[in-house]
Amino acid sequence: MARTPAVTGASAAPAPSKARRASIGARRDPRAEAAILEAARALLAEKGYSGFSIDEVARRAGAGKPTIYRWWPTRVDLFIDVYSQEKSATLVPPDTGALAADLEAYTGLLWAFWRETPSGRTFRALIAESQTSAPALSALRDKFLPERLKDVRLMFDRGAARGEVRADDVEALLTLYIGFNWVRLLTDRIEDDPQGISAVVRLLACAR
Amino acid sequence: MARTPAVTGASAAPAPSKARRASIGARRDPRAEAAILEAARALLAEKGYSGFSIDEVARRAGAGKPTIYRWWPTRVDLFIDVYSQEKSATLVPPDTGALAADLEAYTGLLWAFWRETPSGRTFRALIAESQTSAPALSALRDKFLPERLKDVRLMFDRGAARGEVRADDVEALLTLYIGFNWVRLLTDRIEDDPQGISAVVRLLACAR
DNA sequence: AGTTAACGAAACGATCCGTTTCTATGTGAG
DNA sequence: CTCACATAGAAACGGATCGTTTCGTTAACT
Repeated sequence: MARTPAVTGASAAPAPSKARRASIGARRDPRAEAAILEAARALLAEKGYSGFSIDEVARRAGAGKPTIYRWWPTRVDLFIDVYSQEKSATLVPPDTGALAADLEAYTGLLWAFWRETPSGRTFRALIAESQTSAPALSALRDKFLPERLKDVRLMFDRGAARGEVRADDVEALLTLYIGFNWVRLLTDRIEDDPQGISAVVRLLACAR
Repeated sequence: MARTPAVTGASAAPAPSKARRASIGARRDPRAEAAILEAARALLAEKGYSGFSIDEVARRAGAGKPTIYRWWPTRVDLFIDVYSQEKSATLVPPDTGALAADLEAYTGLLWAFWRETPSGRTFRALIAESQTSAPALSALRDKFLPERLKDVRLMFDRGAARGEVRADDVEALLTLYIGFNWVRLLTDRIEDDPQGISAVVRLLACAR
């Protein structure tokens, strides 16, 4: 059963360290934090939202559940941290001088990022979790979405400055653009699809 | 505890019948089916996706879990039946002669329907469930979406016939319109908002 | 030197899952 | 009329997960 951690725990999990992580005193242990985030990332990558459990994260990280709950009161806090860690490096909004080209390139990058990292699954988990828990929803709405929107808004604002779209329409266009990406992600249709992207982007990138 | 059904069950639940539903022979009992669907509907209406469990549905319906699993192998099948029962009557796509007006009216009706019946919560549950279960996703994608799209496509096709939008763009416009509604529903922003709707609809209803 | 806080292990009571076992019931075929 | 059969609901099962609590250990801070 390998459920007797004192003896068999180290061999059951792919944990890098076999020794128990002793306390480093009355302060947060960065090794524990890193191990938990990495375990959560790997678990989401392997099994997606189903199959993700705090118990399993704790097992893999060689951490105690109280340690997890101390620093991440809800699953969503954990999801957000995992997603944030991956997102930062990638995804620079392009600046080609044309809104349509910017959006096409950015959308392709975003979908590839969702496909090829655990982030797609993490984000789907975040949205799903938001349908069952109020804190999750407010985190998604007030913390997560605005941050992601910054990049997109940048592109649309540049387009508005060039006269490609009306400045008054930017908010509505943002909603439409986000909605497009959500539908495709949530219905698992983020395969490489330049034509589908292009058809939608053309509609968004033209002024009225 | 009121968990000893033979004696206290009838008083603990708001079940209409106090007597046990005996078998009516080697065929499906419509009373059991109705009781289960109604219990599921009420439970979703009261507590949404969280708080929804097969155990609780069985308790409320005065039904056995095997009976539920016999006829609805997964939760999704139950969600679909509940949603289908409510959806049918409502939501006739308007035909005002102008695409923008049609969309504005239809969107307002749809959101009101989502707000004022259990259907909004049911649909959110369906989408959330689709992020964890493959059968749920294919039901959503292959059965539910196409059906809903029929109404919307009708409006856009009429608009295309009038020259308000290009026929080639209808598919992309449908995706954008669905995405808009999904984002608003999933982030719990389907309050009455004629201006927000109008701003988006204007962008969709104008030909390029 | 004593207080404080973090760590991981282990176990807790609950809840839910999906399944199995049981008895009672009525249908429908022979 | 008889009997195989499918249904119904009750109850209980093993298993998983949740979020919390208890406990002994460790080291930083005062």
